[in-house]
Amino acid sequence: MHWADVMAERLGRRGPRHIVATGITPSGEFHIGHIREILTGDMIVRAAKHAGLEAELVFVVDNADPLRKVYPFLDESYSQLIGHQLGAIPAPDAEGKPDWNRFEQDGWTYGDHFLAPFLDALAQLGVRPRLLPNLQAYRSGQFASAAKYACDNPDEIREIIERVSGRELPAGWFPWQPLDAKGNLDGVKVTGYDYPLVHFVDAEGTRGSSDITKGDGKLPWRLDWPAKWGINAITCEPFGKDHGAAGGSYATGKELSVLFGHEPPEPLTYEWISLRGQGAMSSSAGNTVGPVEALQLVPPEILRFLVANTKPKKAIEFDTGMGLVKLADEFERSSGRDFESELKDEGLSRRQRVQVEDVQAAVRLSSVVDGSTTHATSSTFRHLALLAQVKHGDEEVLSAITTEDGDAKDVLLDRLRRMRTWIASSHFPDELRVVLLDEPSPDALNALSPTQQPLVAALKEALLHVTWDEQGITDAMKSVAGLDGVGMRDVYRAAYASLMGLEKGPRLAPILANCKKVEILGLLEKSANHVLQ
RNA sequence: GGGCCUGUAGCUUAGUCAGGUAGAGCGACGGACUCUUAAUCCGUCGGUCGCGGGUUCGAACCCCGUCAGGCCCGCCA
Repeated sequence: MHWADVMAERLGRRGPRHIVATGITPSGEFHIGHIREILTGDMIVRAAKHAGLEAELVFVVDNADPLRKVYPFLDESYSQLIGHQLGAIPAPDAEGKPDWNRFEQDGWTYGDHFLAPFLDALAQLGVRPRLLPNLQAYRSGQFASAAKYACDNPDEIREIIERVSGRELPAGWFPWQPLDAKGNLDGVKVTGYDYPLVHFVDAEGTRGSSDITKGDGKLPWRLDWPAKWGINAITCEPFGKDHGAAGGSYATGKELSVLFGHEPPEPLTYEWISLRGQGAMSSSAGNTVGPVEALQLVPPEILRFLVANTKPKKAIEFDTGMGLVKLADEFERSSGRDFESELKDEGLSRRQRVQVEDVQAAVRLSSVVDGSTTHATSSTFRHLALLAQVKHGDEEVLSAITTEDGDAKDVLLDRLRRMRTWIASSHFPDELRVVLLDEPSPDALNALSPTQQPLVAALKEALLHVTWDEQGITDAMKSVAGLDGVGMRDVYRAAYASLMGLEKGPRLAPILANCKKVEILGLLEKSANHVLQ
């Protein structure tokens, strides 16, 4: 059974109505790693609906979290805002400086700045979660009850965290982090509690009080999370493997949640997505691929397929080169399969059956619109990559792909558009680039058989007088093959060796038709001379 | 130090919860399309299931140990 269906089944045992939560801190640019969090949640929701349950996806925006440090993409002036909440400070402008104007006039915050493009990407992926900005939840007093329980019973809370995580909390630890008069969470020491006020001394020694019912502060992360489960009636939440480890925040949250009066959500831990050859993604190292960037290269269904077709506990290596071609082609093949008739085969072993069912589920979860079927185009990604380089306009590419299915045209055009972006980018693999040689390649020519070598000169002769278009070039090739028992195979071997330095390659005629006749003939001539020596 | 996850064909992996002759896809190789060959179709090859023990009639799967990689037990997600 597909992992999403397994979760749905588990949820079904728990009850008929579900809220699946995801959450991310908008501290910097979002990357495709974050996509896994949201898509995992989205797929659970879909599977739950498919199983006849009521389900909704929510996205907690953790904009009550403080700015941790001045990231490389920020101006040094952000140092005065460290410790301030992401939903309460200005967004960086083009130079990385705090944009105070926009902050004061439109209330445009740091969190909004990074969230907006991510939401666009999600919309393209067909995911529209209900947003739950955390800072606003604090300010409107939603955390009051959980915060009161925690502040009333700090020893009980402390005991749970220390026992479950196996760590010792510092002497002055208190289950509420007050905000000082300037809006800073760092360096504030709690000195007393008198509901609803938590008294404190800030880093500069100034005294003050924080009202826990008004969001003049926040719960520490380990309490903040389980409190949110209760407030929003969360029944299921996927989270990264960091939270999932024993002693981690889910383990403590599970117990705290019960104290706050809510049954902890059904967990699902997932692995990270890393970039191929570059290890884990990190904004500070600059080795990220953003969801927006990824979607410029590849259609949303394929990104969904990547997540849907990999079990959550498997690490994903995102590869923007050949790996992307393989992924896309696998999706194409899979979505073109007739699963129903495959499953009718009585001869399938249990394992084979499960395999077919899982791919079927993955394909279903990959469609951007739930319930719609994704059209398989009759062309693989690899083939399209070729056509896009060789043909000129969109129409020319389309006419090279024979499609009987009328409405697949939009799909193809959309794919072509992304393909062109990909080809123009540095991600496009050299292996797929169509490159004609400037000078003959001795190695490739020497590798030709004695029958094939003379064909280089013969090709040159044949091409000399033809009309320089696809038909003419193809005819010339055939005429060479017609000579004493030489097959088309040999002709093309000779052509690829002399023109591209390869043993085999893409369709030659369209490529040559787009090149200058003189240059091609020149290259063939030089190659022929090399062969003679 | 304590704990969790991962390790199966050249590559990506299914199967581990409920033990019953190891399943796919890609690649490679071979063939067919009388034809462009990175297009399409068919076929073949390829696995001591990280390693060592144990339980069992039977172990990829359960138990113990061990190796390798990642993560948590500070902050933060």
